Amino acid sequence: MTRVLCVAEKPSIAKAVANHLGGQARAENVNGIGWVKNYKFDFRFQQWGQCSVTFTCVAGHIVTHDFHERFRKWHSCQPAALFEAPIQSSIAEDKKLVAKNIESQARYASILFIWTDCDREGEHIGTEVRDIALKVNPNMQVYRARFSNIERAHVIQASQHPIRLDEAQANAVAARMELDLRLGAAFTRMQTMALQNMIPTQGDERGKVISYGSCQFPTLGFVVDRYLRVRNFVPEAFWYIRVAHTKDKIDVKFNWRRGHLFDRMAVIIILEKCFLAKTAKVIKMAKKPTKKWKPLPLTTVELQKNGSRFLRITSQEVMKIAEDLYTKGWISYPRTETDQFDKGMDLRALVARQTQDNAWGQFAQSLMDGGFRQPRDGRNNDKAHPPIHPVNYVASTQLNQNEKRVYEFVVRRFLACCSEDAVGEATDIEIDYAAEIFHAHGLTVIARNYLDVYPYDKWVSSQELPQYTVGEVFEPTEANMHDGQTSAPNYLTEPELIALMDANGIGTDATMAEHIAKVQEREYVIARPRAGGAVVIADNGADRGRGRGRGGARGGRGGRGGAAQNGGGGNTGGVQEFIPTTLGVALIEGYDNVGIDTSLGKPFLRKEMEVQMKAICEGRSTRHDVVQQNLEQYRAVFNRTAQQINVLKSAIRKYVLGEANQG
DNA sequence: GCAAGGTC
Repeated sequence: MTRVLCVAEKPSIAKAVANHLGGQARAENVNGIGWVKNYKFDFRFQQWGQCSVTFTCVAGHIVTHDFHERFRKWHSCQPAALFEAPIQSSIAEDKKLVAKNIESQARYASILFIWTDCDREGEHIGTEVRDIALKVNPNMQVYRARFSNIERAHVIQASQHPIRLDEAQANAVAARMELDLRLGAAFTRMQTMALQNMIPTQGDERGKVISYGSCQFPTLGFVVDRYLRVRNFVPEAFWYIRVAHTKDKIDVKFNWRRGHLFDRMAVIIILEKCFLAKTAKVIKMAKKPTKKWKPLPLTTVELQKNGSRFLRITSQEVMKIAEDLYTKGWISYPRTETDQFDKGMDLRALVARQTQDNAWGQFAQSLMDGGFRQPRDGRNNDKAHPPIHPVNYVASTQLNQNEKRVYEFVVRRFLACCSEDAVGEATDIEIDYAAEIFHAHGLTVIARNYLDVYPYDKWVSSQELPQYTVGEVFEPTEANMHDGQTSAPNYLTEPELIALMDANGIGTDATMAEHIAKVQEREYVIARPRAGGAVVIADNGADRGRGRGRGGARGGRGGRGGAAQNGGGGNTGGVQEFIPTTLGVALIEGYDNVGIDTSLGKPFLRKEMEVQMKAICEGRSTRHDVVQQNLEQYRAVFNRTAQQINVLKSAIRKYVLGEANQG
């Protein structure tokens, strides 16, 4: 009988697919690795006939890359040599047994059928598996499965229609790997060696690494950018008119269509005009049905943002918890970009499992009793995983505090998706008062629907508005000028940072949290609870001993930074915000000042690399060309920086050593 | 002592 070796990217896929194809497949243990099983069963493939199948897995990438021995020590060469130093690949230390399992299974099989995820990284992992297998058994035929979820029918369809590995996608990943390694190592060594001794250390602590990474720096850049906008903010005074009218004992406030003006005199003149007109006329009175849309199916990025925002759990922690919940079988795979549920999925069955819960069971039951609606479709589909959803019910007593909250969020989000939009009625009134338009807006919530199970969204009725008729003329009870001033933005929060990274293609859903942790570990950024209400501007983030001794680390110009008046205030309790350290600001400003069109702190370069990877995938470019072209571009930045290292050093002096305004 | 990407 023909022997087929199937290899998935992770244990969960191997198990699920093996059970679909082989019924209750026999699971053999693999020596030394508890989490890898070799599933053995017989299966009839259309294309190969009756086969004896072994279904196993790896765990992500198996091969690791590093410079040749000769270049590995920091002082073994000039950092610039890393742009072309030979790179060696080898089986990662912690993957030796996984590779060995592939080798021993490959010896006996004539067909290798690869079941890694259908994304770029998965394609590359597939080539790693192939190379290992072909080394021990060069005669194997190699195929790959095209699948986008692990539903039974879909998986069986994929098993009968094998395709080939996509070399182009694997090459795109190989290009990224090489560039990240060369650039990361070259800039990290160069920066660290040039600047490390300028950074004061605590006691006899060893100097820290000042790393560069194609994701770390743009992440830091976002934090610095916001920080500088807050610091350099100058409040501007503005004036506006507010009109009020009491009708049916209801005090209606009308807002000025112009919002506000920065010219006080102009506002006074307009107000005078209003006084002269005496009366206002209703020009619009409209009541119309309105909706608040239920949320989209949950992606990783959304989970991380909401974790920070509503659960006050950092993105890294949320991912750790979600992975635990996944491993234990309570929720689906937590790393996904997909916000569309496959039409064939039995969502009702998943809802039914939640009916037993004390808190949301009743709501789930109402969905079962006819309230169920198909979720909305978002715009993303990674073709590898469904949106995050609860798979099985688990009682809260089985979970620890944070697990409970994350599970609850996933469940409530899912139930909300399967529910109905909230329905309300909006009232809009517009009046003409001396040719100026003022308006009042009201909302009445009629049916809360999904909101009942999803307390993270807020939508509440406003004060009820009285009935007006178009053409009605009245004398306002009040028309006054008010003043205010523009307020500074707040420092960046984690959900905002994740949104920026997502929008700019910095990192992947699985790694964004790591980059955020990394820039903190490097002491480029610190996280701290937001001060309640007003924005604190005068305080500098880097107050952990660094350079404090030399008169504080004030950067910018004299701005006393009077805290913004009436700043958004509101819901700030317990929010973490990110502030760059003096070192973080110095690095970004230093590279900005090196004066090359492409600063390392901007997201532009990484975005460009993403575009080029797509070009490789689509055959418009090659791995070789992309690598060479990028190396050339970065080498220019590198040389310029090395030449002008004093620019970087003076930024460090200015911020870290607190020598601002002293030269 | 360097990166980012998989996943356990």
